[in-house]
Amino acid sequence: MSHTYEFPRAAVTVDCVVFGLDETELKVMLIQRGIPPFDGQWALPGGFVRIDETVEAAARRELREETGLEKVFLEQLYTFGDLDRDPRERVITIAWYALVRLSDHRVRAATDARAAAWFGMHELPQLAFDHSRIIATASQRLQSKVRYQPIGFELLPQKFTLTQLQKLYEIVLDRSLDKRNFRRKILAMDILQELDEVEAGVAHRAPGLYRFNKQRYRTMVKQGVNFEI
Amino acid sequence: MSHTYEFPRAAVTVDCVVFGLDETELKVMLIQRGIPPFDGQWALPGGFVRIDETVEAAARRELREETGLEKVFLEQLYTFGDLDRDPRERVITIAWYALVRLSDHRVRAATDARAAAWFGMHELPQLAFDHSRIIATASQRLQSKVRYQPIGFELLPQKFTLTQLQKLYEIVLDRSLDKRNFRRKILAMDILQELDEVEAGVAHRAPGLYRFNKQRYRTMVKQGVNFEI
DNA sequence: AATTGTTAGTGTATAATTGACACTAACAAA
DNA sequence: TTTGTTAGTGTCAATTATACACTAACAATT
Repeated sequence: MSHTYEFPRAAVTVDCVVFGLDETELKVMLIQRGIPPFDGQWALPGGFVRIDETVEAAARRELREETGLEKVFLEQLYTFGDLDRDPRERVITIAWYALVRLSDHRVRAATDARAAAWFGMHELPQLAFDHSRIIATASQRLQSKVRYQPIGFELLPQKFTLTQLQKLYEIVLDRSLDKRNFRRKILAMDILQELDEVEAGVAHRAPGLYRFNKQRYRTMVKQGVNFEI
Repeated sequence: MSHTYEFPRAAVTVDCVVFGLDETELKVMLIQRGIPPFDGQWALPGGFVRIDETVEAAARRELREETGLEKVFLEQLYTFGDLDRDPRERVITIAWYALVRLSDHRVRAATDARAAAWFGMHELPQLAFDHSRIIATASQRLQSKVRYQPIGFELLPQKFTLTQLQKLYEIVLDRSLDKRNFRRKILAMDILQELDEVEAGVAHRAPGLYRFNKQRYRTMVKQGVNFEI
């Protein structure tokens, strides 16, 4: 069955930049293309928006199909609509970025036989289409977002230490932070819940574990608070 | 001539939220629709993206055709892709927001016979499609953007007084600011150029005029400065 | 010429926040 | 018992934010 329109129409796709956090680095999930164009090259997970699904649903479906990820933190990034993005035809893509706990998704085979793998932000391979540019835009967005919203918590395990959290900020913001000042500030925000637990199995003084208090965060946002680090 | 595709395709449009600043209020430019659906209702300027133009070019073209505006400050806002946005068929719209000096564009007839008019943000009529939601999103974006980038200058005349600038911030942020503290802060940013001129024709002490120093601003951005008011 | 009305323009003191900085505590492993 | 490693903690100085009120200038009015 075919579909006919009076004027030519661009195809609309979604592409997702999935961020995960290693001990030392921010990583991005890429899939290896199995079809032309750019056959064999690495690319962002994504695909065509179907006529009967919202653009967000399309992004979530592609993530699930190509990387197995579900119920992740997902926000719209930007829509890229240059003329020559795709060598085949005019394609407009709505880009999204997702944050996932790498610990929950360490190695993950793609369900449709294509390889999926994590790449460090500083060791990205050559990418298909304009996907390098999309990742660059996503990285900038993450950096500015983390300054005024505590979204970084999506990148950590449910229970984390203050050192892990500080490391996250240092990696995302790409600068080192003072331990005492960081702790003072993050604790003053009153969005962390200290647990009666310490991290087990470490060969040094065991650090206390914390959990992000989402509810507390939401009530604070309503009152208009600043999360600048 | 008609165009046929294997799968059904959504139509892609652009819509623009054009902000202008009155003495007392933030305004939005709307056009009155001349065709169904929503015939006679007010809507955002916008239209279909052509196959041979980028999405930004489409936004600028529609602005020019429907409101006569050219060379304005224009940034992408968000892409709205719900299923039932348009009663005719599936339409995905890439929304943009623009800032213009209202003084330069006070009354402006649309070139294609449809009426175009400014509406105060608090006196918006019923709007076609999901355009109220788009305006709400744009308004929030403007509020957060103005906190870390001095984009508000796009809304003022080339030469303006500090009181006008303060008023702008008060209107956009929807709170009152202390005159002395505001002046101290904005002058400390060192992005204003004091002119050797005063505002003429006022029945009180004539205020000095300033101009936004764009070049100075750009060099400061590179050094990473904060424009929080 | 004097008065009135209106907005411009300015400084200081106090409180809050930021940033710089170094040592002891705790614990597992050797 | 010793060693290695990270956790956890406080203070002081500098900077920044906030609150607050009067005189100056000028056109319009009388």
